[in-house]
Amino acid sequence: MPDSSKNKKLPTIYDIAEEAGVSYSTVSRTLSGFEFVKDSTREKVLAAVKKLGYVPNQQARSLAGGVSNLIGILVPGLTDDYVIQILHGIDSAVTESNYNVILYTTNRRQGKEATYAATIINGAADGLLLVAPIKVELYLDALREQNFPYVMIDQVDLEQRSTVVSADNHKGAYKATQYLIELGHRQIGFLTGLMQLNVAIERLEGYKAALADHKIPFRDEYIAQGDFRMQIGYQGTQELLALEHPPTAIFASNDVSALGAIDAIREHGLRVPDDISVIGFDDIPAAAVMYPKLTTVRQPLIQMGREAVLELLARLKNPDHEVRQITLATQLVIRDSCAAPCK
Amino acid sequence: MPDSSKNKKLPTIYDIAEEAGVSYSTVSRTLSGFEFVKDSTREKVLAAVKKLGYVPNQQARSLAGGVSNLIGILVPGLTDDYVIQILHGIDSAVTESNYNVILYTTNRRQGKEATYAATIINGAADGLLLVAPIKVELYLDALREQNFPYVMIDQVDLEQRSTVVSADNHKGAYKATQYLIELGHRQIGFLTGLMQLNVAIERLEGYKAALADHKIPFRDEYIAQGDFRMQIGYQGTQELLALEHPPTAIFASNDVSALGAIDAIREHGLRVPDDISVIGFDDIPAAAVMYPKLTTVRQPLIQMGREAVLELLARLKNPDHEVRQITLATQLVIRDSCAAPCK
DNA sequence: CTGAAAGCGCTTACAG
DNA sequence: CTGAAAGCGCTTACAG
Repeated sequence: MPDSSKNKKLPTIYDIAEEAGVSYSTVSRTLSGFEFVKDSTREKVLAAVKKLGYVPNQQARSLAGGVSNLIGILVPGLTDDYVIQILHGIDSAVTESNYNVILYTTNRRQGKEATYAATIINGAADGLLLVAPIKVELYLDALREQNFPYVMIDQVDLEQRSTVVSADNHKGAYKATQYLIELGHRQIGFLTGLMQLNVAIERLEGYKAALADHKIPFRDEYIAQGDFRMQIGYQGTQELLALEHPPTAIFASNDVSALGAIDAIREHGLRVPDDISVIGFDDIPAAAVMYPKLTTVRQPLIQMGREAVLELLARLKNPDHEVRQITLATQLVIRDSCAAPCK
Repeated sequence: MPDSSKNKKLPTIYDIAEEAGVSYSTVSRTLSGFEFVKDSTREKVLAAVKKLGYVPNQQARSLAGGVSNLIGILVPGLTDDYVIQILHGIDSAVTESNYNVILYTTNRRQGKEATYAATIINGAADGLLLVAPIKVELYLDALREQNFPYVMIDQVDLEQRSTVVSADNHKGAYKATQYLIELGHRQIGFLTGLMQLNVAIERLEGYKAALADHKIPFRDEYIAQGDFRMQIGYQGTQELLALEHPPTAIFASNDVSALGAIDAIREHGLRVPDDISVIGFDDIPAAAVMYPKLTTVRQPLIQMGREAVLELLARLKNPDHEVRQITLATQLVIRDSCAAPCK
């Protein structure tokens, strides 16, 4: 009668040592790629490894060697395609390295960010990737005190003390607004992102700058508070449409909230782009297949993820690798959701 | 001059013990929730923890205690929304537990599955979630030999020896085919999934069964080989369209390949659904916002992820938790991509 | 309720 | 090139 709770013991380096007739130190050296091992010894060890089906215990390796070969990733959640695209870029670059990934989703619970960061600093991973973090200030000092390798993605470090990979939000927002102006729009609503984030602020600034450059007065009532989520985009748009002089175009701070905006517009019996134009930001995959296809500002999300990994890997290899701010270009992608204002 | 490579030492239980004036064993007991600790002692320890900002080292905990509080997740990749939805479900359930997630993407490199599985078994995680794995047979024995807790998602275990959470593929495919038949279609093309996977086989069987029940002869030339990816869906559809009597409707084994099918159809100057109907499988988020909105068979992907976590958690708590096959219902979602055949 | 000891499976100076 | 020893930061019987 087999005892289901008793598992066959997994082989350790001691078992390998015995099988190969060498000391466990030698096994360890061979397996960790140490160079000064006699070929014949190496072969004996490798044969024993194969025979016993030995696989190293990562936790023990990590504890003894101080290296986990794990990269921690902190993401706000898995619901936004925006995050997924970045993750995809991260994954593709990590796959090419010999690191693995430990994933923490904060689901916007800001307290969790700091908790997870602390765990990671305490040995759970060798480095940390922060995707659009909200409460960085809560643990940035801890990261720096430990000289812990980390890279932020889609954030703005005003003090320039962190390596940050982001897109040119200001210019992107400027181009989007300018495009609407060139189509003839003068009443342009703006749906903000989560204004705790600098990227959201930068997009608003880009919008303002474009208005100013074209001598269009900034109107406070055309600014609707959003938070990058669809539902709030929907609500904000409702407010804009309820205005006495509703805007003829709406610039949403990201594609997901543009989706919410379009919903709200349709619910009012209006059509996109015939009655109201909508422009987004991000260029998530859905933007190209939805109806109408969304005109938007493309952020190179996958590339941002990749670049961030490359920077982190460089830091991991060389702790003195310079801190830098990488800003990737954004690009206006014109599709079908914008038109000249009617009448 | 600060040495950037020398980090301040992180506090350990020994530091806490000293600060609190107790033994390190007591610190360990207090922190791991051991019940027989005097209240006053507990308070002293907790105060010291707070004062020194102590955070336990997970690797050490895992090595000593044999429990990592990590769940390993093996996914084919991060490009398919299908996988993302499942991951989302997994994440939402894991978040409610005190486990964290270590994520491995195989990117369809089948050898990696076994390697990752071996690492996980060797202490990297306490349990394993397999999302649509391809080469399970390579490591299933190892998992079972160790009595290692695992759950498969969207797989079919013909031997019924694994806990599996999946959707009713056969019935779903049957309903989709039946729907096309009821619209009047008789020439129905079928774009297969990756036929190494039982779920792909089941969908084909459902299609065949529906044809048979409606006395429509099965035609081999109407079956195009796919692999669940857009590009191959596109190619397969090209083949179907090149037939002397091309089908009037195409049933794609998943939404992503339906996207490829629609591309191919448009390239032939034909329209969906006016000239050819297309139906998918999965109901990924894009299906509802694309144009035309995709008629498809919904799999409860998020729920599948959640259920799998719940089962795994149950196994983790009780190693003798019964192995079972959970099959969730699929649902036909009628949108705009199917119509009666023209003429 | 609490301490001292052994051990988890490795890595890495230290000798030789 | 290789062995013996110490140690990584914890947990968990074993005593008391």
